[in-house]
Amino acid sequence: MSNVTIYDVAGAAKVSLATVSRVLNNPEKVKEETRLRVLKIIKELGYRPNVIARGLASRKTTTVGVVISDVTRASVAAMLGGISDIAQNYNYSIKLFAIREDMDVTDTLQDIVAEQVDGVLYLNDELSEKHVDEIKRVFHTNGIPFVFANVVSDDNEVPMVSIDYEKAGYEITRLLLDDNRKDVYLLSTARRYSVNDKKEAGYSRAMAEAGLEPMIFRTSGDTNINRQHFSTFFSDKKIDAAIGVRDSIAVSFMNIARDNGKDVPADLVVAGFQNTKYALLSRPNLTSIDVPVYDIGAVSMRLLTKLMNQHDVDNIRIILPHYIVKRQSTT
Amino acid sequence: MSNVTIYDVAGAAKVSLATVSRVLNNPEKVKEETRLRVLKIIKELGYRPNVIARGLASRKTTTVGVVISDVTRASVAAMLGGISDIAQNYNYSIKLFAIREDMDVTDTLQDIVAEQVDGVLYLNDELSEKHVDEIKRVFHTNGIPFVFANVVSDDNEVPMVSIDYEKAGYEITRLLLDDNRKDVYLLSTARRYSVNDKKEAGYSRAMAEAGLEPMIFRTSGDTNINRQHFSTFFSDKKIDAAIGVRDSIAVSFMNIARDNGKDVPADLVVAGFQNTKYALLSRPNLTSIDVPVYDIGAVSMRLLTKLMNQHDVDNIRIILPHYIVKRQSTT
DNA sequence: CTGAAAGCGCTTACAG
DNA sequence: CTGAAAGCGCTTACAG
Repeated sequence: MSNVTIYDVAGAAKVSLATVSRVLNNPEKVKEETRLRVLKIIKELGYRPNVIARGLASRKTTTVGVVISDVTRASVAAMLGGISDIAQNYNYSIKLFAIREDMDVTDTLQDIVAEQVDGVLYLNDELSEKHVDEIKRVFHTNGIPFVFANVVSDDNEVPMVSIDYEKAGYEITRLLLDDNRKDVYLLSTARRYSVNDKKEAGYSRAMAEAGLEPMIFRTSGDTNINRQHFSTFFSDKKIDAAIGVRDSIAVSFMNIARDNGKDVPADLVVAGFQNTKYALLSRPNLTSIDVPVYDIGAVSMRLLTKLMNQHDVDNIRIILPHYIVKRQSTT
Repeated sequence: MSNVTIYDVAGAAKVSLATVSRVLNNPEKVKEETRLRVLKIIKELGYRPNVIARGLASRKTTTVGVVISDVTRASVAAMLGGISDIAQNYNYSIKLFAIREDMDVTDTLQDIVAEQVDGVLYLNDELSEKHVDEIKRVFHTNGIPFVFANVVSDDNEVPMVSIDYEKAGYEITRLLLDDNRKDVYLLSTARRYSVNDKKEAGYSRAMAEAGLEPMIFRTSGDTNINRQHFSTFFSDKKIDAAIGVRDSIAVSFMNIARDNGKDVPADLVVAGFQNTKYALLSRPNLTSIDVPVYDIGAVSMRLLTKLMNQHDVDNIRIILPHYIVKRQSTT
């Protein structure tokens, strides 16, 4: 246990611990001469302030909580990358809170509060408006700012960073309709995610405008299970276009279509969302909506730092641009 | 700020704060009657102990640090999943430390120490034996146990959870050699990872045994850059088999081979490592070494809890089993 | 510009 | 079985 404390530094520098503390936190309040002396001792002794003690005394932990459901989703991992990079710039640490379905929301939120984080980034998109209200309530009463990252809520009081998923859903559908496709399916997830609801809305709007009936097919996100679900398509259904709410769903569907003798893109065009590695590793390469997930993470972390430092923020609802990357799976 | 403290509980229950503390930490030392009374008040008031204050007083934060380089790597994300699940069972929180190349190792380690974590899981595999020594030194002098997860070090004092990558590299190479392939390439990464060094060693051993010259080709991990690197293969080189140290590399290579008129698996067989989604979404499906990354995360977290609680651990070097999943990319 | 002192919200010997 | 008190390592008014 090599624990150099602030007392050791104060002793060696022949100042009080208050002065050592000031050198670290308000250096401008200390005479240059003493400041330099203290700094020298700090270096010599290899002193690092105990983050926990500081947290208790100052009531600031410089730690943000990041709430996620499933780390293994590529979008979540990418957001974490953006969050982590910006957090490092601002000297914030990251505490991870993984939420399982079987956990009580309020309970979990109270746990996060007890952890004394200075702010929260909420990436867990599996939530209803009721949950949103609960999140607002708990964090508000505890004075903890939070930001939704790639989670959409129509509540204008909720700080949020995302893309316009409704628009994206509309645009990708239009792309296929403009190619004279009529039987356009949307392959969505069985679980309701806030972002997928928006994609579905955009898709439905485009279909309605074209006088077509929306056809939403819900499947598990699991690649292995998809096969059985999807195989029914090619016997029973007329289909000439499909949009997967995730690239992995789209690629998986495309593979099965090809196994069933469909030519992509001649017989069937396919598009996805997220523009992940899957889109590039599939054959044919997948047309996809590029969602800047890294940026969503980075921007939401930056927004959170402003909120934590009480800066008056002009816009707490940030919509990042997206675009369609056209590849060989569409014409 | 709705901050219920231990004083509030003590007051309402008409006991001292010491008793409230005991109810939470050593319930058996409190008479049932008072225990129940205190528990009732705790619930009524919605009291949650301030984790930071507890950390300072007890010198235990019930937090583990997880050191990673790149969260977006599928294996890292999967390990995090395993770590997080087990951490939740044992009531540990997770603090994430992302390491960038430009950061000084010793400095970062000191930062982690200052964060007062009770233990560290080290997933960052980009390290030399010199770094390993430094890690040992810093954590030892501070009494912080640590475990390498999916990072290999030959130092027997270092707690580690991994698979036998050398053996896996050997086996997958043998699989291809036994299929009468002669020109077997290993597609590795430009950056040296400890695990990839082992794969290379196993590959080389199998090649040497067969009287063949090892042919290791180093490429960037970046899917986009691979194309240029790989395209030279089909004009200059004799090749009838390739092993990618990651599935994504193998799939990317396979796609380019097919674009160059190669039939997989007739002309060329391809295999990968990790058995990720890529292996299933590629056409043909990729033969791959299944690495139980989730389990590596879970087991390393469990090992760490034992180390943190000074349990005498029989084996600090755990090798998990792997196996080859044969699919259409090999015969 | 600097120091003495109180306090952050807990835990933990020590008495009784 | 329970309480009074010291202490964990800092920060921050308050004086001077």
